[in-house]
Amino acid sequence: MARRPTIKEVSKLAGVSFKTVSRVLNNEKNVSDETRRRVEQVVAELNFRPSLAARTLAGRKSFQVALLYDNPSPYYVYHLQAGAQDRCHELGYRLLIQPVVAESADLVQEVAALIDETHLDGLILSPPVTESVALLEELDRRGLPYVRIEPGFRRDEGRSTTIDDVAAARDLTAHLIDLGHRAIAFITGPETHISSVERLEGYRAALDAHGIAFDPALIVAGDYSFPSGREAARRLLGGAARPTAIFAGNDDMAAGALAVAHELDIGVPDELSIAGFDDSDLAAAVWPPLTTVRQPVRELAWAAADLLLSDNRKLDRLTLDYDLVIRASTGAAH
Amino acid sequence: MARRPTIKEVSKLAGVSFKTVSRVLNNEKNVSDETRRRVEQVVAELNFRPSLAARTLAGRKSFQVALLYDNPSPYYVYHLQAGAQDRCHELGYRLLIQPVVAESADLVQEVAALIDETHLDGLILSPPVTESVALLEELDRRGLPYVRIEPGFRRDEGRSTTIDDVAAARDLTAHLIDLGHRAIAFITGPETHISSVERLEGYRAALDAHGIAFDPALIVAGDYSFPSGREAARRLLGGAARPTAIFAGNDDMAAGALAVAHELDIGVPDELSIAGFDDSDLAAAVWPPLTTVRQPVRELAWAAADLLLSDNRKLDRLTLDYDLVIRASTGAAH
DNA sequence: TTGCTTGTTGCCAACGCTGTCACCTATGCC
DNA sequence: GGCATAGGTGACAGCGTTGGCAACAAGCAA
Repeated sequence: MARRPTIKEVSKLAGVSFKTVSRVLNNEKNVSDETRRRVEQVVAELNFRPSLAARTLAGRKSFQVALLYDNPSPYYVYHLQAGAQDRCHELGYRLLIQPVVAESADLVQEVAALIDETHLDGLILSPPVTESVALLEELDRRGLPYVRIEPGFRRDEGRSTTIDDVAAARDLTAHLIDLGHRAIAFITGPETHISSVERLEGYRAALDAHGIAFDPALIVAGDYSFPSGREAARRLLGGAARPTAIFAGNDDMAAGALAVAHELDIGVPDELSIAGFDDSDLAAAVWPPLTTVRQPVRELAWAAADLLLSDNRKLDRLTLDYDLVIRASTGAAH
Repeated sequence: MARRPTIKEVSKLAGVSFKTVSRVLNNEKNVSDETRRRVEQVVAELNFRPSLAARTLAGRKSFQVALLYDNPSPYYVYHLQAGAQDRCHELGYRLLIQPVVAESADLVQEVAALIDETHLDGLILSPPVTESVALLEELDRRGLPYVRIEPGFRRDEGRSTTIDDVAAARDLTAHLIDLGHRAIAFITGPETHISSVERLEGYRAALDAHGIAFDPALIVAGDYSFPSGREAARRLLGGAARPTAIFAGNDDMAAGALAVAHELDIGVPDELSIAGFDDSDLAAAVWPPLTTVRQPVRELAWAAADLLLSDNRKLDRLTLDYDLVIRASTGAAH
């Protein structure tokens, strides 16, 4: 089993000191073009890759950042990872993907262990990990840089990437109103998710703007899961005074509502319009496909990694655009 | 910004040499109970975590393994990661999650770079990365241990975890036959995925066992994606001689077929039964919910990590059980 | 010519651990 | 009592890099 080459072997073949090879690898200045060329050639020939462990130990950077998440949605997590990974890779960093339990009492301990073990250079926090005061304080205490994705509080502090959930929910609700709907129900997510609170806020704002009275009876609590959407819809559709449209706080719950409509043989969108939020894989795969809001999850994560790592320190907070995705689950009210 | 404590600080406080602390941390023998206790107490007090970089550099282990994947299904990847992560964490290893491009000419180069940089102790390969001969050869050449999840070839070599796709597809097909179906269509996945080939094989085996002639006209090619399922179903359901059941090679394509049935106003399961494979999140969220086969993705990954890392060297190959999940999308033929 | 600056390179310590070996003590046996 | 044996511990080198600094050459101003 051939041992991996080290920087010293490279330096021997290139006829320079191993420190000079280090300079070339780190793109430092004060290396003559001729020397640089020669070293780079040997590096390519030997297929040499510097040991991250040694660089971490000797230097003050580890070239590693972590993405923390605690989210049950495969769709969301997949795209989060993909976006962050892409940008980290481009910038020469390794991304450590770390599931955690945001509610756990050991959260800070766990993350501290991760940081100490791996000498992390920074972190990307996704909701609901973004909401842990204790964690943020620990990171601040250590002076470790981090970027939050869609943070729910302290939004004007620190670095973050986000979309305007209020405006998005407002736009989607307005779409329903434009279709003639007046009795529009709303299924909320868990209160701990700021996104849920904001989407409800956007919903109310649209009603207000169109002079439609807010009816608390049309608001039902869910928890972003498919079964909770089903239950909420049963409650909404079981009585006599049915809404003509249901806006669910995310796609999973919208799919649950859709299933109930099928069960009760209520035509969608003819008798009932249903809309979701997120534009997850689910949204296009159910029947009829869901009208929803596309959240640029991948882009949010990409931008978060970019804010964390690129030197481009122009701004700290970035708001990305969302898209209304109108599909067949919403139609004119009768 | 407080510096992290090092092993030397621990040893000073515990009144022993730092080598003894190292022994305690690594659970070596030849440490008296009294000494061990004292050291452990100081470790807990200081909240000391040894530097992975230093351990990697000095020792012959890095306590890091990688999970390689190249799969577009968020559901699959999510559970793969979760299972492997759980077992690695339990065994004190860090799991590096690494998306790759299985078809890329640079695959071997990329993985080699990963290995050299991080001093990996082993790898877990998921399909279709399992099928790269060049990669397997490189790993063998380096003598690096690896475990494959659901490998498609060289199945009797090396370590792997798998389920019996043939038997699962046979069982599901038999279920349809038991319901009275005779004209059962099958939508395949891409040929490069061995799972697709095997599922088709199981389908044929069930037909044979029940004396039903195989009809090539009922086999349509898909690629495991939702749109490909939709197209395949359009072809199957557009003509006069409709099948009474469709068995799709995975849930995404089954959802596509279901959408077409809705479009064409074909009742499911009254006029048409539809079955999928995987029991992904999708399966329960569409209407009617899909009859399918539950693949224990999470358990497959957990077991792969276990085979790779635990000393328990009893066996190299492990076959896990699947479950038939009968839901409302299949019913009696008329 | 001299002295100073700037660019290029090399030398060596240090990073925080593990591996190896030597040493010391207690124990058991003849 | 002497000697081997095993358990417990410490000293020290070394892992493969980066950081800091010294050394040297070349160019330029005085």
